[in-house]
Amino acid sequence: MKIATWNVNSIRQRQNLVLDWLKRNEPDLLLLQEIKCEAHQFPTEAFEAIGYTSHVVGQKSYNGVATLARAPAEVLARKLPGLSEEEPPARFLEIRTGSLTVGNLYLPNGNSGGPAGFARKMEFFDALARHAEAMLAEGTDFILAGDYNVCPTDKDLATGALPPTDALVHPESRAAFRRLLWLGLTDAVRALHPQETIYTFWDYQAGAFRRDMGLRIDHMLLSPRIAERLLTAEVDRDERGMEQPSDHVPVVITLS
DNA sequence: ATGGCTCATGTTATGAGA
Repeated sequence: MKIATWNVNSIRQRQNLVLDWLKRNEPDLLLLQEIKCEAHQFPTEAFEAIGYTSHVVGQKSYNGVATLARAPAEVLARKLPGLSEEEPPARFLEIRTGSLTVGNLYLPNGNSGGPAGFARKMEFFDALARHAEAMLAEGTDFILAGDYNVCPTDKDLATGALPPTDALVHPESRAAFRRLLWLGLTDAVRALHPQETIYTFWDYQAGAFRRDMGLRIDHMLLSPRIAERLLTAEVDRDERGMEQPSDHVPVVITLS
């Protein structure tokens, strides 16, 4: 089984790139973040034509997540359980396919909106951890994947790529990510590549990709029984060199 | 030099992204 996650920074700008990538890689599931459109604007038919059903949580202008699946899937949640907001932004979608539950998430960046903006990032993390605890308690096999907007350690960003005060490297952000690891979840890429320099994002500005000034902020976290099935975990770095690319690249795992 | 780029928006500037 092959599962991928990709922050595409507007699906309407990236539709052909994503279609080409799907044809070449043929994952069973593709989790998209930052689709930046409402559900009715999502190119459902184009993906259906190559065998993928789209499950979409969208909103105008910002955010938005979608999960594409080749096999039948049931939508379990369209927002993160436990978040207090009445009209939450489109940042979470959970589906189940077979016996596997897959949460697709786009965590708030946390740099904008002042202290309140950073607090929303922490609230999202807290709700995510409690959701993971609940699923572990009931023995669910799951993956929580997407754009976490956290560089977990200093190894996960190029020197000087971010100011030390940035929300992506803030000690509270990193502690919140570690809390998920201490619950027993496995960071798939790090589990198989503990020492490598690996990035999933390069800014559009200042020749960041050319200079390899990247960040590793897109992650796939696996529950224990899924981690035992982990065969490969790779980042498709080449996708950043395409014409009009997203600033993020796909992260891909395979399971036995 | 907290932005050098890219995105969406009834736009011709602004906010968000990370």
